[in-house]
Amino acid sequence: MKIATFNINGIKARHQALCDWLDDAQPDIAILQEIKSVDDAFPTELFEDRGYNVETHGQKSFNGVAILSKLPLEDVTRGLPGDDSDEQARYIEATVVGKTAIRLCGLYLPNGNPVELTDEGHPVEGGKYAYKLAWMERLRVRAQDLLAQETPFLMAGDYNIIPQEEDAKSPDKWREDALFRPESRAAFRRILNLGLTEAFRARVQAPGHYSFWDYQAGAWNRDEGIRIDHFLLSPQVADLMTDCQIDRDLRGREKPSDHVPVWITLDN
DNA sequence: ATGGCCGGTGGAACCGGA
Repeated sequence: MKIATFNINGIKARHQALCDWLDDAQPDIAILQEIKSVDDAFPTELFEDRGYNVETHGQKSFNGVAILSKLPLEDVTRGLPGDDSDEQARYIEATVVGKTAIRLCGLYLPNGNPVELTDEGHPVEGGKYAYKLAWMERLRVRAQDLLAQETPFLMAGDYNIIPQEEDAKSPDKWREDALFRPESRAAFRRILNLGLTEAFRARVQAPGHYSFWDYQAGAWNRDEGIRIDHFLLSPQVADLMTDCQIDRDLRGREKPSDHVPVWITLDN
């Protein structure tokens, strides 16, 4: 079973590139971020024609997540628990049944910039950085609950987190950025430390593997990348993993997203 | 060395991204 995560940066601008990649890479499941579309405007038929079931959680203009799956998607839920006032469409869950039933959690974690801190160094309440950190704590609680239920699960998506120096070409440029600040990385580690496996880093220790290159400043040509798209696996799912790779080449094609797909294979 | 973009909205600039 091949499962991919891909921040497509807008379905209207990317549906052709997305279909080309699906036809080529043939994932069984594609977990998408930044569809930037309401549910009704999502081109579901394009994917149904290719044998996928489609579940979306969209909103106008920004954010939006979706899951495409060649196997049925069961018990779909939308939104990250823990804050009923949060209206941003960044989270979706569904269960897919192979040899093991796996809960798929698709997420688009807030960027968090600009970083605003009080004189004491605390994130300014109501600011984007505080929203990011609070969202990460809600994600940690969700992971904790799924572990307590002993539900096999994976959390895949655009985490907007550079976990380690090895995950950026120029880490010094990111020191003060919400993607790499100590508070952000600590919040990510608190989730990992529940006992989850970060799929790519578990298989590849070398630096220099990225999943995002900015459109600006010739970042792709200079390989000024960062690795911010991740799979976190519960113990049962980690035991099933047979591969994890990044489809780097997509960034060099026509009309690319600024992210590329990351995928795992499971013996499931 | 420096600076360079893109998508969505809505019909021109602006917001948001990372």
